[in-house]
Amino acid sequence: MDAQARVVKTLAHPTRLFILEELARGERCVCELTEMVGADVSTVSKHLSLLRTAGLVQDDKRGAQVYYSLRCACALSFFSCIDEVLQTVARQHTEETLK
Amino acid sequence: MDAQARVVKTLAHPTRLFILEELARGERCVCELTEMVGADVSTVSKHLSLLRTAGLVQDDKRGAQVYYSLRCACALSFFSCIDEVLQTVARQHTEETLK
DNA sequence: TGGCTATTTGGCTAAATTACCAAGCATGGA
DNA sequence: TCCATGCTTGGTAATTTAGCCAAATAGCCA
Repeated sequence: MDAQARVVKTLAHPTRLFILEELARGERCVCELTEMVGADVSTVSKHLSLLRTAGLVQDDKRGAQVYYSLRCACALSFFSCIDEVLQTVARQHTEETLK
Repeated sequence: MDAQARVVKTLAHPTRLFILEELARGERCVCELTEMVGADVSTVSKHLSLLRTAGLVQDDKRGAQVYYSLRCACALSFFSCIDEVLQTVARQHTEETLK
């Protein structure tokens, strides 16, 4: 498959977006993320696995815990991109409603 | 679902990314896109429908044809975002191989 | 009107995705 | 060593997505 699409696909899930956003604040271990996400640990672990495979995050095993962190600060510029799209779409929607 | 994730999901398909990239060059009708994509017309039509629903493209019916165009120039900054991620990941991969 | 082209929509199947539970594996402390 | 904790992996069921074919719709022109 297309390399671009593979990256985008990895980002295309609310939980994974949330995790990236959270890791942007600093590293977090799986149990912290699990608590924040509110899903089963195994589910969160699999999301992290996908993000790691895509090269977006990296893990650091320290004792019994595994700390994840962003590997790409650029993953953040992604959010501004998405929001720019969302704002533009919302603006256009408003304009059309006013017509 | 999360609004951000919904947008990203819409972009998370090679054909849809291709279409956006192509529309960035200018408007195209469904049959032109279909020929370029090389899938069934109905398949392409459905991809376009998803992109339209997400507010990323707009359609303009002219005679028997329907011309699609970008609704958001910002959809393009998206590509530079993706590529930035890809390059960073590739670079890191190379560095690790050299270690 | 009839036929042809362009496009969308419905239906169906196959494939991919997601989430949970259970089981397995380390690590660290008692 | 034994047990609890933290995490990952395998299995499975439910849901979503993708693609094609067939059918329906709309515009154009003879």
